[in-house]
Amino acid sequence: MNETNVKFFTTGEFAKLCKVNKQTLLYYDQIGLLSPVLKSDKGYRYYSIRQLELFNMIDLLKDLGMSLKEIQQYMQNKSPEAFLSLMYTQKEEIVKRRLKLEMNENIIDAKIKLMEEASYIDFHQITLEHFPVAALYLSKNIENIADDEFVEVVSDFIDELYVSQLDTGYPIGGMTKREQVINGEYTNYSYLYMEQPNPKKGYQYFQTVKGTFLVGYHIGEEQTIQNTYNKLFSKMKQLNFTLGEYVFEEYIYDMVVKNREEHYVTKIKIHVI
Amino acid sequence: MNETNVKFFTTGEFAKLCKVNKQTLLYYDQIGLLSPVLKSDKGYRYYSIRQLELFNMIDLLKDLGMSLKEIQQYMQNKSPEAFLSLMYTQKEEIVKRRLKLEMNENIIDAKIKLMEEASYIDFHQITLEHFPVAALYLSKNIENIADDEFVEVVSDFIDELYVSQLDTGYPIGGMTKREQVINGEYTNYSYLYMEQPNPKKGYQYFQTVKGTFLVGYHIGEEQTIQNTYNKLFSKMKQLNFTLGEYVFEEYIYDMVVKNREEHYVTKIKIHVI
DNA sequence: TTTATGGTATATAGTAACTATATAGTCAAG
DNA sequence: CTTGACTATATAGTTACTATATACCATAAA
Repeated sequence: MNETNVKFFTTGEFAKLCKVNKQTLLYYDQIGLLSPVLKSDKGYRYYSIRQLELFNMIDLLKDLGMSLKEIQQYMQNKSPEAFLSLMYTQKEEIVKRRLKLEMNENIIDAKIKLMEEASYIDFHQITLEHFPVAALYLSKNIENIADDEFVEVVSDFIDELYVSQLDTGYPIGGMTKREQVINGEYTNYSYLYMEQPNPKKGYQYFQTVKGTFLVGYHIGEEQTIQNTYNKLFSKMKQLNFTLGEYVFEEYIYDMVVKNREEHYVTKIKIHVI
Repeated sequence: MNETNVKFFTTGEFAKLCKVNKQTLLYYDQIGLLSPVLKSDKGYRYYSIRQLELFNMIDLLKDLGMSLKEIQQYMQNKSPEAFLSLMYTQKEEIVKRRLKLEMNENIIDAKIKLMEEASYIDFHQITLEHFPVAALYLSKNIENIADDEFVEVVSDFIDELYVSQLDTGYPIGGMTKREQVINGEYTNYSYLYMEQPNPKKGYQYFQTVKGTFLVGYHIGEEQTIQNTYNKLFSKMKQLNFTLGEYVFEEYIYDMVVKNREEHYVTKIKIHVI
């Protein structure tokens, strides 16, 4: 134990403790956010271990989105009361962030699941599948909608997904009514939707019917989807089925995973009876 | 439904959908990260709703710490396989972040609890208190240590707290053995420690004895702590107690909440028998 | 048809929070 | 007394925006 009783760290040592670049500490000293307790006559900086706790607090606040300026403002008016009120607001912030992170984790899980499933699919096969009910969060009706109204509706829909945290990572799908399909207006969707595998309570969802669906895949641009629909309908007749209430379209491979539109894949699910 | 079948968003509309500044989209176009599907002869940009899903993915990856350059590199070599492997690594990243966030939340909760408790304390009162056992994560022994060794030990200690996620938000305390205290070497600590209110399994902790402690508070710089110790010892004798095995020192108010060293408060807990 | 209003464009400069580089001084060990 | 590893200041560069200035375009009302 030496006489001074206090032990100091050089900038390099302290940077290691803080797990940051030495320059960052110089920068913090420069802007007056965190200056060493001691500076030798040669200009050497010396930090104390207590300053590590200060650095850690600065780092935590920074992580939670506060700017160095805001942190500095707090530091200039420090008090136990100010600290407590800061902690209360940061507690709220951290809860918000946790919820967002949890949502993002769910989204990634969903993307993984969907992409893994996709890898087992033969896109040239048309199959009959039985689906259980599913909850879809719907946009407003967009049948025969004008361009500017479409922009409006989509904005609202995306906004609702955002504020209500209903983005599940599933693709935005298009749902077309029987009438439109019969008229060959395959992309005159009635609604956009996003599937909700674990529907949150307190919101209204469209419940898809439990039943038989004819499932096929369209490879390429949306313009040529007619061909795939034709194939599906002839298959449907061949199997002695008739068109049900709705047709569902979802991207399986889109611009997130493919460079060229010719390689996009759209899943088409036709409800049949 | 108009003939083109595809609806577009202007830069402003799309920016709103993406919840970003319009300039950000121009910037992304400039660096070639996300360009509009269509550009009119007058230079007007038009985005499609499918590009929103691309933007959202970019945004998510950015949130998880990827640089725009890294994201762009992925985008240039897109494929379902590349996407899946990206998602796997991002899943790991998000788990890491969740753990860190949860730790930070615990730290903030601890800070709030400690600061609220502190606000009810009369720092001029010396009290006898009964404490249950508590788990302390200890540094290596630092009795009579030299300056450079101290730096080493502290580095290791801080590093262990970091890698083992044992930072609980409690202050770093100093624990002094009976012998040192008797010699008046109050700050010749034997160990540094951090209390673990919910000790993680798989690590070694020091268990404090359950028993009676004389508790007092030192206001001001560490240099003058002698005075407070003297008061505590005379009180101890007055109450017919003798010094136990260890004395514990913890900052209650430090440079995180007070500007001037004269206002720092150190809690002193003397084990007595 | 004109004009007002609000949108779009490019180009450029500024910002936050580092981060790197160049040059020079300092310290401690052998 | 030198060597190698450190420290310092000063300055420029980086990332991902963000703001500003200036000019062009589009639609709707007067």
